[in-house]
Amino acid sequence: MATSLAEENYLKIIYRLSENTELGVSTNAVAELAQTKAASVTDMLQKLAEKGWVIYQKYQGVRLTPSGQKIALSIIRKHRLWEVFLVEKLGYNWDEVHEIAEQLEHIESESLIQKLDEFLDFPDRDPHGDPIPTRDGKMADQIYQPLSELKEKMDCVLMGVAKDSAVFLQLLTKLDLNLGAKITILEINSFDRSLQIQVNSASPIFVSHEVAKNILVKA
Amino acid sequence: MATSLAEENYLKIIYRLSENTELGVSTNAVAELAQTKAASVTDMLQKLAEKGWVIYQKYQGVRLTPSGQKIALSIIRKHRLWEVFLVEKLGYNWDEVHEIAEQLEHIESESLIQKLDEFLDFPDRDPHGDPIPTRDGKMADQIYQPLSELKEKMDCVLMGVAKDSAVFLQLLTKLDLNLGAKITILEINSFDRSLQIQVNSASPIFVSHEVAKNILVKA
DNA sequence: ATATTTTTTTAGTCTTACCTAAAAATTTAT
DNA sequence: ATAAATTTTTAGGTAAGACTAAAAAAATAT
Repeated sequence: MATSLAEENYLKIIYRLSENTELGVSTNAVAELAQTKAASVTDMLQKLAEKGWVIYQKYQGVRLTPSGQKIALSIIRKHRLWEVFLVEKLGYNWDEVHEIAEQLEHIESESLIQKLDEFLDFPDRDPHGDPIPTRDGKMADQIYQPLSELKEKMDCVLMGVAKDSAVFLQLLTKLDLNLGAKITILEINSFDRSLQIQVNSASPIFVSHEVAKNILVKA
Repeated sequence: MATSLAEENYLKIIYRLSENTELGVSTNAVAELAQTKAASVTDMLQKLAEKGWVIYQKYQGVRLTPSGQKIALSIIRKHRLWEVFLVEKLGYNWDEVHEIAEQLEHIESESLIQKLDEFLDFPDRDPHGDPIPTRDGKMADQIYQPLSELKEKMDCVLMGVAKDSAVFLQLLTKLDLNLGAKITILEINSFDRSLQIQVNSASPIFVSHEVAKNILVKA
């Protein structure tokens, strides 16, 4: 069955919100990410349920069916492959590609994605370190952990980010915190959980707990 | 002012229909290309006129204003650049790219098109030999002439096509009539104006007048 | 010059995806 | 356990872009 642009965006949002929890996703949570009103979300959830892409019961939140999940994963696959293209082939920075990929992810063509995948040499991570779902809808786990979970004196390598807003990524870039950066935790401030770290053996810098939470590293 | 997908497609169609004639474009002609009904076209023409992109007077047909033409040319530019990408970088054949480019042409990002143009090394023709409008909205003339206008015994090179439907392009490919093919006109049949031609010095073949009309060559 | 045919427009609906305001259900606080 | 606050749903509307049927204008034929 054909999916409209709006439907695809809803399925993608529901997928994202389902990643953390086993429970149903709330109407309000969807509304916030969709930048729309709760009433509109209720409308759409009913339509998605009729089409068999979500399980929806009034007041009980929503969860994806296998077919809904398959659609969501295919959108995410397209989004992430296009991001690789934009960065690797067109020379964009990692903070510039999200919005363009939001448009490109809705282009409909099986063969296009196959050829793009091949052209990019079958990448398995996007420029933010996120895994790219396979053609048959399997996505590797996020195997990296937030920098905020490490202890003092530990070394690690920056492998990804948990948030891809432009302002956040621009901050990281300014701090020389790019993919592959070597990080040493010098000290964790117990008062506000901010960290003093060393990036690629340069002079120490401070990052807030909020920032550290969104930096994914391999110990 | 922002343009919707539907508006962009109408402007593109009106541009195409204006290329041949100085007069206004008829409602029915637009309806046919837009694969919609005349009543829907009338609706849309009124909206486009309000936005200042076309001059429209009841029963008098429609023509593009400079701003409407600028939008149309930017869509055509995007369409043709994406076609070059699909053929040159992803390995598509020239008969497979039209529909995908119809989707890609609506992606909105100035920087994307600039970077794509650069990545493709600033092509000035698409895979069908059509000129690609420049960034500032100038399009080179179609400098090639239909094969059907040449005389017997003349030699020429295939530089483009005047029609990019998949069936037509597949026929050409089967006859080895690709971009750059060397053609010699052996004989023109005065009864039905069909031609006997030689392609790249192979054994002679016949092509109809209809086919010859849509093959563009450099003498 | 008038009648017929064709083209175009108007009028009234439909669907999608959104909205606001009000009602109902659920959750939280006392 | 009940009251208050919050969340969610329903009801009723709007705009874009399509549709059909009927009316009006223009073009063609007699």
